[in-house]
Amino acid sequence: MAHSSLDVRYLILGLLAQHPMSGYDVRRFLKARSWLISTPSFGSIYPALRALEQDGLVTVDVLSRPDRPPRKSYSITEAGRRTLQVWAEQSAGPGAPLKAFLMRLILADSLSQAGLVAHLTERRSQVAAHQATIEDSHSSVEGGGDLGRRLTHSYELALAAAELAWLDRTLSELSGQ
Amino acid sequence: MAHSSLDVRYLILGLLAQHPMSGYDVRRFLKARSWLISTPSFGSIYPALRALEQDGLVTVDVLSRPDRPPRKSYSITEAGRRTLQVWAEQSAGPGAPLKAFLMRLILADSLSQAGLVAHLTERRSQVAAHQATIEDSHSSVEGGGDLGRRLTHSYELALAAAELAWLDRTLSELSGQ
DNA sequence: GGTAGAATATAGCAGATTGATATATACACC
DNA sequence: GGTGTATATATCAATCTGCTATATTCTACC
Repeated sequence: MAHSSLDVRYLILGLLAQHPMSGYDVRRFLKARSWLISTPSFGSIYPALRALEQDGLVTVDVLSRPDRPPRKSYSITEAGRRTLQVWAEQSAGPGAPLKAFLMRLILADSLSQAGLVAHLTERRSQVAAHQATIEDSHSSVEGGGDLGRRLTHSYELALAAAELAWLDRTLSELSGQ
Repeated sequence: MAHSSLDVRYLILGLLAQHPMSGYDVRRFLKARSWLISTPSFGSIYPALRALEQDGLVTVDVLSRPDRPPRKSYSITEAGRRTLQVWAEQSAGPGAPLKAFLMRLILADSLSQAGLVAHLTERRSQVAAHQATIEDSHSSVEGGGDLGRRLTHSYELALAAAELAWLDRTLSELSGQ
């Protein structure tokens, strides 16, 4: 089942829920918001937009301009909004990659308060579990492991600690507000 | 030019420089060292091993076992070591993704001290540049931006600060030792 | 003692993604 | 006048992912 393709489709749908925009705009928006993961290329954005249109989740306004490629502005439909809502509130699942979490962060405006809190809480437990796993394997190796292992583990531990701190801070801001 | 395929090839080559291993072992090693990026699948590891063998950079020992799939143990050749060394010392380039940095971290044992320091320093400047970019766009939006933008930016800032601290700490450890 | 499930191992494939390229205009800078 | 960047869409080969198939062994549970 084409899982990641569906992901890109929903991500685009979420952006269109805020403003109508072109494929080029979609790419620019995503580029400005995702540094840790790579921005989807045009080769995946344009086909995704066509698929969304065929499924009736978005509509196109073609602005013809003489002697230039026509500008296509995509807007979300009511059906699109319903589909997005169902997807966005769903859990990303226990082994979800960083990408899945970042997508939901980008689409925060399309989420209910409760849904956003749920996603942050889920990520928190994933990061904490990963932290525990590394600490275990680190102590079992006991200074021995190769340099590559030691460096990657200390790098991941440093980032995990920072992410946990951010998640806790953000969660308390959301609930205290 | 198939850039990422070459990346996977070099990554595997670097692992084989430490111990001979099977495709299954390669996958297990990578899974234990890369959480932030997704582990290459068997569908890319096995073809990469075949390509490395055809190029004479690795050799195979086939351990036939009656009534079981033969176990293939791959070892790096002298030509493989030379090729790896040239690649590993090269800069990843200014716009290199996280994956490129993590690969070099995993392969730290195949690097010279100077090469490792150079990679860490390069990454440091990339993260610092990204941090500056976010801070600029954040102040230009001034409280206005949507929730998704604010959350992704504060998330990325928190991780960037932690990564810079880790890079500085690690660089001073490497030079002070 | 059985059996369900995870780990070990390799391999193929449909569908999706990347990175590059092609096309075409506008605008700024030297 | 040339060079580079931004706007804007689209296609394509090479590649990668996630899934599935195949087969054995080891572990855990009842």
